[in-house]
Amino acid sequence: MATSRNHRPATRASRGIPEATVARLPLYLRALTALSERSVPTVSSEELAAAAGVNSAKLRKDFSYLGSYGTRGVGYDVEYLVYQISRELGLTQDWPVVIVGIGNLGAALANYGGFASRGFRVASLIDADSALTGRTVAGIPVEHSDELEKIIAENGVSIGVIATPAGAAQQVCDRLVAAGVTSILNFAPTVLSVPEGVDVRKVDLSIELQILAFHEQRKAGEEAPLEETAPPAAPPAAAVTKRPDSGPDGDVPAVMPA
Amino acid sequence: MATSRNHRPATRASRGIPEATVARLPLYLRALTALSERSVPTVSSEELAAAAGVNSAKLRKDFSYLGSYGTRGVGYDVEYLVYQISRELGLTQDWPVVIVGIGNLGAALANYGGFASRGFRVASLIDADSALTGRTVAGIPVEHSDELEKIIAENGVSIGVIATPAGAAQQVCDRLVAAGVTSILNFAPTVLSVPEGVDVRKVDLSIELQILAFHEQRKAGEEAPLEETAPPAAPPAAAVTKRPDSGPDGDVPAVMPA
DNA sequence: CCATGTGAAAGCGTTCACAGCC
DNA sequence: GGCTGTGAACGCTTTCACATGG
Repeated sequence: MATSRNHRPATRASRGIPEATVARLPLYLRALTALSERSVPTVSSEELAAAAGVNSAKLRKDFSYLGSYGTRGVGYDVEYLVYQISRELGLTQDWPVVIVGIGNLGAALANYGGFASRGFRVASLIDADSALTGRTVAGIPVEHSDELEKIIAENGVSIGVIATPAGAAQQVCDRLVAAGVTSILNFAPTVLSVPEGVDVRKVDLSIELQILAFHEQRKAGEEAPLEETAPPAAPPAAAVTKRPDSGPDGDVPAVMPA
Repeated sequence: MATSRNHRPATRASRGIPEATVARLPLYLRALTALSERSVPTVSSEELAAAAGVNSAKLRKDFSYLGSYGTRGVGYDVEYLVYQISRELGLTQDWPVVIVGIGNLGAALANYGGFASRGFRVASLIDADSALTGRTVAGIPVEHSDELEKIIAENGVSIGVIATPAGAAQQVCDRLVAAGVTSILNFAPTVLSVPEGVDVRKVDLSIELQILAFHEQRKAGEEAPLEETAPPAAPPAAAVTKRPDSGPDGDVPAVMPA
């Protein structure tokens, strides 16, 4: 999801296609591309759903927002669907992007083959460190961040990827937006604030791990008692009501009653 | 979201805490940690919500699932909340993780400071390329994938990160699971299939960009007519009904009426 | 008074189950 | 007969608005 208070009015997804569906279209597209490469002519919703890791009812519902592109009793024409979904996602256009921050992550992104094959063209790699300037990563020269505005203007870039350290992210974001970028993919662990009309999506490496840890804890906590590490910090003051179900124990020792 | 047909029964979130709330706890935790470092003693739901990029009603509702940890008329005690959320997420425990696939992305993950500071300890970096074996990345030695099972057993690893090319991902996943890993964070662009009881979360770099492109296209399409690149592929055969609203035009030229 | 905590209402997303069409 | 397309039911999530309590 987008990070800031802007984004679209939240209600009513773009062009009538629900946001949840949009988020799955790339998944379907990948599965379809694989089928296409194996020259499979048609798929049923059941098969395609399995390949994409969703259930078939959801897939059919998703496709129904795009139009009636299947054939009853038969399934979907693979090539045709590939085209329709690509078009819907805007991948039949060319999207020049810039990647700002060429550390390991920026380099990984530059090397990632999944971009080029989907209409994304890395117009430039940008870093503030002049030691990197002039080098090439994945065949693309790294340019200095002084050139940022120029690069964006000359290439008509509207999508920017931020892979800088957290401290630099907002500043980079501001410059990108001022230069005309209206969509930002943010890998820095910060909440970016952007003006109305600019979309921000966030990918946070550690958040995903934390969510896994939560579930992992539950699995373990169900049988093994397993003690916590440090004793708790100081609670605030008064009523610490803690919910009815006090889980697998491990609650704080209820300290300092005002 | 998790990728495979397994995961929990979907309905009824873990321990009564809704999944959507769990996904936001790391966000709150980060904002709270920042406040804590600035020695701020208390926050209101309004302030904290702004820092985390959500609205205050949502935040209060989220916290209400954890317990009544605030003080009416005052707000929340920062230190106390940090502890409560950490505990809820299981971050007061030590979580050894392995990262498999030490390319640019794996290296970026190994270098990512956000892990260590949140209870995650990279027990080992694993790669199939013996040329890497023995080197260290972020101070952690890279070990050969032959050792995978041994490493997992010896370190009690239950969380694995897959940063290999797509082709190797399922195989690596199978070995991780067989060795006892029950939570997997997958960066490879593949749908992993895992047995019941194993959680998979996916981070897909190109999917995020594609979602941005979708919205970007809409912004542009609203005013500029803007022509598409290639003419469409062959449609299937019969009824191509296309929905009532035919968007900003740009539909396929309605070909080949059987 | 002020900000939390929470029922109740509204909005989305998913699933069901079957009508419709090939 | 088989598979798509879709209304209707259901459940989860968000938002509202206010009672509650420091």
